[in-house]
Parts: sequence; structure tokens; C-alpha cells
Amino acid sequence: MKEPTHITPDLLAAMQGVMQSVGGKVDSSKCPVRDVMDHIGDKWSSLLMVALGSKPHRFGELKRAVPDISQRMLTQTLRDLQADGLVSRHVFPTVPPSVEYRLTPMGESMMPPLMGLMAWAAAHHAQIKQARLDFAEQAAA
Amino acid sequence: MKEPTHITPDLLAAMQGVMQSVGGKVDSSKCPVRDVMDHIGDKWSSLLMVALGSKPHRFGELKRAVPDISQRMLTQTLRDLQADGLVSRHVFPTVPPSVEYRLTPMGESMMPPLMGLMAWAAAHHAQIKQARLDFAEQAAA
DNA sequence: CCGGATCCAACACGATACTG
DNA sequence: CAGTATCGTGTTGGATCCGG
Repeated sequence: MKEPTHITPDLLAAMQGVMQSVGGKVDSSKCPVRDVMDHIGDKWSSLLMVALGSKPHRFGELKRAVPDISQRMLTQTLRDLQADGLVSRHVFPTVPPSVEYRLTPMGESMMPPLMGLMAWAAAHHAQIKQARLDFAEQAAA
Repeated sequence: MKEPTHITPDLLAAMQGVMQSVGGKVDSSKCPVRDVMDHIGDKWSSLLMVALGSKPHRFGELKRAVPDISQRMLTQTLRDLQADGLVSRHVFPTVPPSVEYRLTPMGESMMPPLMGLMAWAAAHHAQIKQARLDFAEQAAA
């Protein structure tokens, strides 16, 4: 997990307004953007966050909620989210065993901005697809 | 942040729609979330969007703004963003040639939700790093 | 200054089989 | 039910050289 990307003065200036509105402090030694975006930008994290945002899910429920995820990636993505403190895992020693996953408070705090971006994606999906078609056609000229 | 944000009914409604489009079809091109998130979730798109959000940049400026990006990925990511209609490319026939990239109106419309997520990332970066340390230490037991 | 073309290592991801 | 283990592969992305 290497990411030496720094916030250059350029990007820093762009982030100023953001940081102000949040009241946070800029840590220029690392790049928070990539450190977090690389995780939520992987293939399944955001979808699992959305699923868990509606209600806690058991392992099998998640698998049914996101049908085309492989069991391997479901396990791995859940462990990553848990390591980041976004999801908590609760084992019930029943027979057969059942495990429940739910968002932590920090995980819940991520939902509004995440859903904001997803709403944008859903709203502009058609326009983006059209832009891709136009671009491909223009490239053929 | 300080105040644990709760999920509003609006958010829940939005998530319902999202999950419908996720679970129904296996065709990933029809899932707005993945189709768009897979693009902005790649290694450099979001950083370039932030850089271009502050002001138009020339190719070399972008390279200096994001020092760790390779020339190959800068070219490729810019072309993808252009294909999606998020960035426009303007060539000035000077000698030597100069090329300016700037956000399209759709690209600008993406900035608020994108910056919202980045603000969250910046605000919670320290907490996430600590959670990863705790998780690793606990796993060693 | 801007970018294309090629080669190659790393890894994310899927499929499958096995366990407690 | 809830995972782990192993293998194979398509894709990502960095390094480098070349061209207009």
C-alpha cells in the first residue's frame, strides 16, 4: 500500500474551501484524498456501504443483496471496511453460526457524502454514456 | 466529524433506487453506480478533477500539480475524463504547442458532491489510520 | 511541450474446492 | 452459515523510448 502523493500547493489551494467548511486541518505529509478514495473506489466497497446503510446485514444477506460479488471479494472487502473502522462485525455463537455486519458511527457519517456522489452518478449516467458515444464517433473521423 | 450524521429519509429513498439498479441486472454498464464510480474511483481521476476544479490547467501544470503521476497515466486519465464529457481539451497552435484542459459544465456539476466526499476523507483520515493500526494490532493477538 | 507506443511487473478479481 | 486456501487471468499502471 504505497502512496506518496502529496498535496501540492495547487491542490492545497483547491482544498482550502473544503477544509474550511469542515473545520479540519490539512495534513500535508500524506494524501488523505487518495488514502481514502483508493479504498472506497475499489470494485465493491461503495456498494456494500450502501447495502449496510439501509440496515445491518448478515453475510448471506449481503451476498444476496449484491448477487454478482464473489464470496472471496465479499469476505475481503468486509475485512477491509472493518479494518478502516467503517463496519463492525458481530458474531453470534449460534448453531449454525451467524455474523452480522453493521456500519460504525464513522461509517454512518460517510453515507451522506457518499450518497451525494452516487446520486450525481445516477443523475448523469445517461449523459455520460452519450458523451462516450459522441467521443468514440468523433475519434473515428 | 463531531456530530454523527444520521441517514435521512431522503437518503434512504435514494439508496432504494440504487440497490434496485444494482440487484436487478448483471449488466454492469446498466448500473449507474459502478459505471461512474469505477471511473472516478481509479487512481488519478479524482485528483485531476480537484486540480482542474480550481482553474484550467495545461498539461505540464497538471504534471507538476500531481507529481507522482506518470506521463502515461496523465494522458490516459485525461482522455477518459474527456470521453466522459467531464473535461474539455483546447489546443493552441503555438510553437511549442500548448494544450489546456478545463472542466465542462457537467464536470463542474460533479465538484460539489466530489468535494463533499473528499472533505469527509480529509476529516476522517486520521481516525481511519488509527483504526487500521488498532485492527492490525488486534489481529496479532 | 505534448503525447503515442511498447514492454513488463504487480495485483485485483473470479472460479473452484475445502473447513468448522 | 460463514468463511479459508489455492490457482489462473485480465487489467492497471509505471518505465522507457520515440515522434511531431
